Amino acid sequence: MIRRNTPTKDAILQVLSTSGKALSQDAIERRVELKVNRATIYRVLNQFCEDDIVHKIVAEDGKQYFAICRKCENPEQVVDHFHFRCLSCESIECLQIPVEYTAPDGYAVERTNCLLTGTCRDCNIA
Amino acid sequence: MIRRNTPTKDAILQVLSTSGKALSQDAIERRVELKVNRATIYRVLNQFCEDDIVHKIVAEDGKQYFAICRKCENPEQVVDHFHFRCLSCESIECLQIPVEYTAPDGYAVERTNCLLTGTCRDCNIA
DNA sequence: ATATTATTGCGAATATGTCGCAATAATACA
DNA sequence: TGTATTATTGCGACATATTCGCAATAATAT
Repeated sequence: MIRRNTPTKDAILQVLSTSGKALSQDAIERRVELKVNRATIYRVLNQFCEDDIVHKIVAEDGKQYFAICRKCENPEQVVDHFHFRCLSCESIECLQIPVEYTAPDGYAVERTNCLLTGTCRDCNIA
Repeated sequence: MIRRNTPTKDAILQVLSTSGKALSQDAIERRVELKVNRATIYRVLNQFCEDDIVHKIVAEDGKQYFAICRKCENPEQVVDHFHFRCLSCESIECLQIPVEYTAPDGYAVERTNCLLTGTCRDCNIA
């Protein structure tokens, strides 16, 4: 499937890029300048995931969040990292903290989804 | 709110206890001997969470899973732990691997939701 | 035995995410 | 530059997970 450049894709990427955090579909829909359909946003985001442009994490609210991250930008940094979800400002950000563990014998780990929840620095200062 | 003992609660706890793994609402509904309403199962499970009888984790499928765990049984062991979700046998289990990290300055962590996904030992042998 | 109120079942409501289909638009190529 | 191909989009509908209100039932204490 050959990709095509569209204003919609640009706009969504723009939102993710300037936000610097992980955003959910509805957050993206609210921030994007164009009016983009819900299903389209999901399709674009899932495509970005396939192409390793963004990565997806699922929070304890059961929702999907999407973020551009260093991991995606430079593929050498393949280490999985923790994410932080702030209960006060509702943001989710990528932390530069690698996820470290030793899987039990016989267990094969394919991917991780690791989330710390609490209040972030900005919210604790205020 | 004073708690009352009911057959429903006993049965649900029984299922979680004998399974030894984290189960979703529908998995519990299928395994429980009594016929219990969906909403009731959620209410009971959420109450168990409040009372620290079980703990909840959210998987990348966005669903909630509930498990009795050592952490709940002996409160001294307050360390958060990783969970493992097997894509082959669809189970989620508590691993005895503590979640270790150093939160960035100013960040307050309240709870964690850490999941490793892959294939478990039983499934890798088969 | 009875009053109090926690618990349950039922139906409906909400929310998230996906899918099929038809219309539109991006790209390649003559 | 015009045209064919097909990726993309919007729309509506669908599936699923979870919650909520309300009335009926049942667990506990007196």
